[in-house]
Amino acid sequence: MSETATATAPRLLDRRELAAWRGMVRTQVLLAREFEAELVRDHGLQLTAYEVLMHLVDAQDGRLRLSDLATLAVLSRSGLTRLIDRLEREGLVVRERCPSDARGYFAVITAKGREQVTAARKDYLDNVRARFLDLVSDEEQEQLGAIWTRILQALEPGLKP
Amino acid sequence: MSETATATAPRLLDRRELAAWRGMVRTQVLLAREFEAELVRDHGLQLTAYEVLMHLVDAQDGRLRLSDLATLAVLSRSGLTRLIDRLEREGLVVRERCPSDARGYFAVITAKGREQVTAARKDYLDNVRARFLDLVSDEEQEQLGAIWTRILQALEPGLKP
DNA sequence: AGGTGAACGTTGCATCTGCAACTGTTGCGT
DNA sequence: ACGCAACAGTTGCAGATGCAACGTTCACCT
Repeated sequence: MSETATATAPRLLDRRELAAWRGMVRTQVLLAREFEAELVRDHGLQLTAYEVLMHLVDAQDGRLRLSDLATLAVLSRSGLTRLIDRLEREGLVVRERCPSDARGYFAVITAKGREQVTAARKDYLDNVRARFLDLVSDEEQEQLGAIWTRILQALEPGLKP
Repeated sequence: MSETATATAPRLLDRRELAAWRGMVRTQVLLAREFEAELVRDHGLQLTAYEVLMHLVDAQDGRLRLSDLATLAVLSRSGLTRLIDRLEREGLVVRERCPSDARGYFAVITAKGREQVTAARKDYLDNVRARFLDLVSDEEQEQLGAIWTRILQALEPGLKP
């Protein structure tokens, strides 16, 4: 009963832990807000739409199975369904049946989609550099990468190669 | 035209930058998902509700101006209004007029709110430790804290002391 | 073959969120 | 004092998202 707070208080975080954890949460949320606002303003793309299109341009043949896309974009499958609906309405992607699995569909990026995401990507990456990468030294970047790999490894036991 | 991609391709991120940036985004999103799911399941609190209550218990007299709370929780003011509505309906906070400014309100945490957030905090912090802090050495935590401070400083020029 | 459980994608429903517009209040400049 | 811009909080509205349930198809096992 020598603690300062109530007797049932759980062990809180010390200064170091607090700075590492809360700082990350706040940084990520604020950066995401900022980047999304610019994407919407300059390119008419939500962050999730940008992420999906980005994964598509980077994929083989510009196509990906919907469920893979959901995993990559960290969206529920229903959320992805409706996002693809919107993108298809805007002519940025099309759905194509999967020849080898009648249950499945591919999302395929269109030429218009490629143009739009390429333009958006330039501004987005400029932003990432200006607000994040330029403030972190090469050595720190290496270290960050190692940390994320460690944590993600623990979070996602079985992940594609 | 010796590049592999189209001629208009912007400079993308190299391996190191990619690992540092994408890793952070993915880590944060997956951790938030995980933590929120557990908070909802075990304590009936959304992540934003937890954050608001947490800021309130940590605040002087368990009270904070609504707009300060919105800033702390990184929510729009309308979003916060409705969140406080919900929390008030559940008896976890109450609104009180601000004596010195007739435009303003305080959100004040109730005894019930304190109980609930204290219980939730224990599990939440256990989770943060298990999935994040325990995987990061003390030195790395120090370094992370320094990085976030640097970035947040640039993002939020004028911040309260 | 036949059957059963799992996977894929979609839909109904409820919830959460932000933007823009609005009301009321403050404080500053004249 | 007065007027006017800025601020605090709320509300209408539209959009995005997840969960649970569903129909269809696949894969495996006997």
